[in-house]
Amino acid sequence: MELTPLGSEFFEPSAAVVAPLLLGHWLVRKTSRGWCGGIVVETEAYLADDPACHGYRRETPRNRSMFGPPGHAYVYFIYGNHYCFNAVCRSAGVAEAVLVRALEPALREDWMAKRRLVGRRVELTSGPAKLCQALEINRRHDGVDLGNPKSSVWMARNPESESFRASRGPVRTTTRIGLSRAAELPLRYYLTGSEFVSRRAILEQRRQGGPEG
DNA sequence: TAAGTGATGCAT
DNA sequence: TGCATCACTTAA
Repeated sequence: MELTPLGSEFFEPSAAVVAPLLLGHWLVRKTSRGWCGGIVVETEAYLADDPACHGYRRETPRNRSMFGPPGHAYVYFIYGNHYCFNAVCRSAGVAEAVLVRALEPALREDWMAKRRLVGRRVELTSGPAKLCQALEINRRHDGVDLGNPKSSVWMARNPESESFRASRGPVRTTTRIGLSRAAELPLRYYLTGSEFVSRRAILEQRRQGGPEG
């Protein structure tokens, strides 16, 4: 299957627009040993006027790439252990991004399993820090161009995204996870039919109710 | 349910 | 400086 990158124009709109559109497309990691990747099944949007967004207050060394051009990576380190991967949206100077929260392993799942010492397939990439560990994404990837297939990390248009989404749909829109500020905004999106969404999403689906159960 | 882990941000 | 907070994961 031929994969073409998602250009910067894809990431130019608000993160609230881009986040649901990203479902069904590819996150690709190029290593010295070859390519590894998965298909996005859960995202969250962080907006310029959103108190939960890392770029809400001002530009710092940590969040600098959020203020850069669209279609680049923003990777941050959190809780002393973990990395999270975001795709930057909006023009340079406007800090918005889409957090990729879960993937379906699709390419070289065996490599992901070597980095993730877990028993079950669904634990490979069903969380924002899990997928970074599985794909070996870290602070070194902060700021890389996601629209260039030569980048160590990039994002690809899935020519089969429509059928993928149809088979995993519908998309559910609900509140984001782990926030104390702006926790009520409905800016998380996931494919309800995917077994690779985050643990929280699985529980929501099992209850078939709201985020509070 | 809580510990672990370290950078960040805001109050001294 | 100090201390609370934090877009998480794992082991109970």
